[in-house]
Amino acid sequence: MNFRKIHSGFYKKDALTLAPRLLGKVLTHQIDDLLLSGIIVEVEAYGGLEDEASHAFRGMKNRNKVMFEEGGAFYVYFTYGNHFCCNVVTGKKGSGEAVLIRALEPISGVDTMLVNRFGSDINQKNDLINLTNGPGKICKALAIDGSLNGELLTGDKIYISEGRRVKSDEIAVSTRIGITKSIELPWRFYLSGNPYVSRKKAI
DNA sequence: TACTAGATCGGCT
DNA sequence: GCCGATCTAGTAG
Repeated sequence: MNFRKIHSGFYKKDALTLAPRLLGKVLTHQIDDLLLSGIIVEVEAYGGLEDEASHAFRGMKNRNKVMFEEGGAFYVYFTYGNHFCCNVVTGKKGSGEAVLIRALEPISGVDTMLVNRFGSDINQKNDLINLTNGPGKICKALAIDGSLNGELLTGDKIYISEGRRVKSDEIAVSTRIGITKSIELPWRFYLSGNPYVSRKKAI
């Protein structure tokens, strides 16, 4: 596993190009000396002004302004009254593109993640699979909240590193989940067969 | 000022 | 498989 931080130039491509390339990379939230991290196994691309499902579709607002930053920023938003979701902002400044991180395979700080999610580190088999297999779950397990909105992924709080190589035949594609507009776009990417993805079947 | 939908999750049937 | 929790931004009146 390669834990070198990814350089900022990586994030300058458009969301659709970048989304599959984020698979196999490692997302880390560093809290003092504690590292909470996992391999990215599932993502969705959200385009700029032509994608009706994207928060950016109706233009820049106070809530989504981070999406319009230059690629490499971290966009966190609150939804359904109780959940945070986290995104990697991509592309040029003003393009309003991002990649939603939907699932991780936990690799370090697992005990702390279990406490964050379930209130104890009792480690039943089912808990580990259930720990980070959804966007709201990731944020809870990694202690990601609105205070990280706008952080740079090249910084020291929240960052992405190289992780492991992913072969192109490991990557599966499907339509996106949980949206009501532009539902036909095949913009979801995940590692085929990985037990930590949020839903097994392609749609 | 009020209503509603939302990139979700967990519990219940 | 269905439904409620719980809050915020957007839209309508």
